[in-house]
Amino acid sequence: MKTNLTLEDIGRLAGVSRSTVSRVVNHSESVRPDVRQRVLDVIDKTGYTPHAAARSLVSGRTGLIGLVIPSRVHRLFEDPYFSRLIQGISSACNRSGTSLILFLLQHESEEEGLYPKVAEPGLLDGLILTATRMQDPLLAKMAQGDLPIVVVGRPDVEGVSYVDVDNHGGGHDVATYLFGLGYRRIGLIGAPTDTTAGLDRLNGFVEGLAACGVVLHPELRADGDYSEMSGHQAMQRILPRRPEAVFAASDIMAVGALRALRDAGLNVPDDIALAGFDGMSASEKSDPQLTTVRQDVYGAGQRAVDVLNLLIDGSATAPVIDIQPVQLIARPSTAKSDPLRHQEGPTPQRDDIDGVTAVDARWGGADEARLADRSP
Amino acid sequence: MKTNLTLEDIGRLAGVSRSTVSRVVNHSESVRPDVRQRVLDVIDKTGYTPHAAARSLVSGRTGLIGLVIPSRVHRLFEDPYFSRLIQGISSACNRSGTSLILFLLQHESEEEGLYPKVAEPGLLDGLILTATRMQDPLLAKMAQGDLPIVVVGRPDVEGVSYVDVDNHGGGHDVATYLFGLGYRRIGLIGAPTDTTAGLDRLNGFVEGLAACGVVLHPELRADGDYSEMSGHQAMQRILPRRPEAVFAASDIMAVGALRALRDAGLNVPDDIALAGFDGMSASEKSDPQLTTVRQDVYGAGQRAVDVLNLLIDGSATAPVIDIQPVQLIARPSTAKSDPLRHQEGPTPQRDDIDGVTAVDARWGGADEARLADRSP
DNA sequence: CTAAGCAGTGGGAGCGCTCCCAGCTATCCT
DNA sequence: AGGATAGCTGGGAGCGCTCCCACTGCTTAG
Repeated sequence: MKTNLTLEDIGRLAGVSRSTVSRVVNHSESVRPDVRQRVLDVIDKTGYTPHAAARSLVSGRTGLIGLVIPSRVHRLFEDPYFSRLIQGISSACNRSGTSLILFLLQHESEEEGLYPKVAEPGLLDGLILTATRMQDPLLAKMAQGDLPIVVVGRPDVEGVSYVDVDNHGGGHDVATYLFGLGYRRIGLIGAPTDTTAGLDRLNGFVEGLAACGVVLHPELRADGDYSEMSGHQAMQRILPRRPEAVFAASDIMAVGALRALRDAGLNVPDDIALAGFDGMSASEKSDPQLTTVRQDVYGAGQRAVDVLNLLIDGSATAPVIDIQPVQLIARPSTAKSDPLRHQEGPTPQRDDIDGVTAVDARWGGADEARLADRSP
Repeated sequence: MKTNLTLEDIGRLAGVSRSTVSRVVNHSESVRPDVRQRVLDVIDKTGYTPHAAARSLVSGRTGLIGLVIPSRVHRLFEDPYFSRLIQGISSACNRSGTSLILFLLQHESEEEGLYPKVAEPGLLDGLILTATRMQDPLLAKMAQGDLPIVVVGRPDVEGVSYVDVDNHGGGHDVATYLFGLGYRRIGLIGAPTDTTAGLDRLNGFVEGLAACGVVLHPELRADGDYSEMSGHQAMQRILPRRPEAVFAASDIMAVGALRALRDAGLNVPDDIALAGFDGMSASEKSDPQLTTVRQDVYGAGQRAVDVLNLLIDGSATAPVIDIQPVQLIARPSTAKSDPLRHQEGPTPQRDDIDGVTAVDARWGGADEARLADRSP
């Protein structure tokens, strides 16, 4: 741990030149085995590590990637979503030998200072953006810079690389599934349609119903804002229209909806069926457990890093689009008359991180082609 | 957004030299106002930003600080503790113009690769370590390197800078408070004593009782491991000894203990009083709400960065120790006969981040000096 | 037996910046 | 008026590294 050694120092100690040491450090081939060993010994003995800044200055690479989490979501940080996402990203970084710079913004005011930082040449090799809004100014600026970027969640502009989960397919699946269970008056508690995820889930759901010959009646639809309370309110608005089943486009909203149903003295699933979306633990802890669409957030984080690395080293160009499959998890909240329904055993806490152990949903009338697309 | 400009380029465009541009960029004084303006115009027009790696190479500063979260806590990541801590750290980084590199380890195997990364010269200006264990090998290595480090939570070695909350004082307060309410047979569900926090809470509690002339009977003590289940079990072990009040050294364990009491058909606080530690939302959501000791995790994160910055720029040396006060929050779980007890109104979700709105606990027989120490 | 090839090695150049010192001009004092 | 002083400015040096090219001493082919 002595104060900083340089290549030249190591060379002197090993009786070779700077260049040879560099070749050894960078695993270049043309070094005689005995010389290589002598150099390695010295490196080992001295604990030499190349100087990161000097290396980046000439190589143009820093091994650093940025992750931006805008202020808008800081209240949601305790939401498992971002924890999982960061874990996935982090694991992929560790695997690929890069380090992660976290830009966590907590006030609008901090967003101003962000662009100069992330655009600073010689700092980042690439950037991951999350929770971009429609017309995101940062995204717009970054998109025409020459720093590789990957967005988590479909952005509203073309030409940008992104990873996403198949929200559209998930919505489609829920529609088909509920229809297959025999429900016909099917309602929707939609996610905000100024997010692409909300839009995609909506469209998938509507198209799924349409494929079954069902139309989503406007009076059976109310939108929420992802909060539990909004789900509660939306359900209250829909309830007088007597839906047989309702799809809430997020688990948290589904939990709110569930509460509204309980308040109204209705039994789930006997009086009304309810499905959510996300596969968050909330859907498992609720009573009854919620049918939901599981998205692999951890995996999405990993894929974001993988895609970014491809862009950085040039083995892929500009818009790479990676859509991860989702998986419908059938649970008691929609169990009414499903002869094939599965009762999940005690699910290990975190099975959804390292592998998928949940049972597949099966239903009659499914669109087999779409389903195949989305199964791992 | 053109491809990278250099100081020299800007100088040429503004009709001055590299050096003058550098002086303008670094806010050095001796530049004639008109020249400065001309340079600023060019910088503005071209969108020039200095090259980070080049700058660090010569200045020896990168503006990057690292945060290590070891694998042992990765299951706890969804625990509000780390979210809050990261938020606090992040906010202080934004404030001080530094960026945060997050080293989030998820498997033991990833820990090996960590040291070379964090010790790499020319990468980090300083490092924050969290959740160090006793005899932490990384801490030991880092402590004798020359990279400034700050540990969050008291480490088990001397000479290292750290920030912590006053666990000792908090334990002391709880003891004094319970005694002041008239309880005499007071039990403890301890945190693991191989963590300094557990140890400090224990010692503070024991000393607090001693100051009231009470001894903690061994049969009234059982230790847990911070998990809810361990709190449940510990309470079951203590219960036959008929304590009048129990202090659980973490809110999560207190929740487990609460469940054990409910299972036993006992009422809290009428049959037995219960207090926790942490001030996590769990203590607020439980029924009855738990008396607890609130620690300002967000603030601790900020202080860690502040201390680290002092160490980095040399305005403080080696072991800086910063202990944040804690605050006893009286709630119904210990309310039995307290004439002064406070019923908290509906607490805003996150008041504990930006300011402290909670009421102070008051009790008879308090050690006034210690109390004063710990009040904001 | 000479020309060509080649693995292995050393050193120059230069990445973009900051620091330092020398040089220049304009101003001040005696 | 002449020299000293201060205020600005320009360019050299060098941070530690990688890249490239030139050089050495061999082996191989013609």
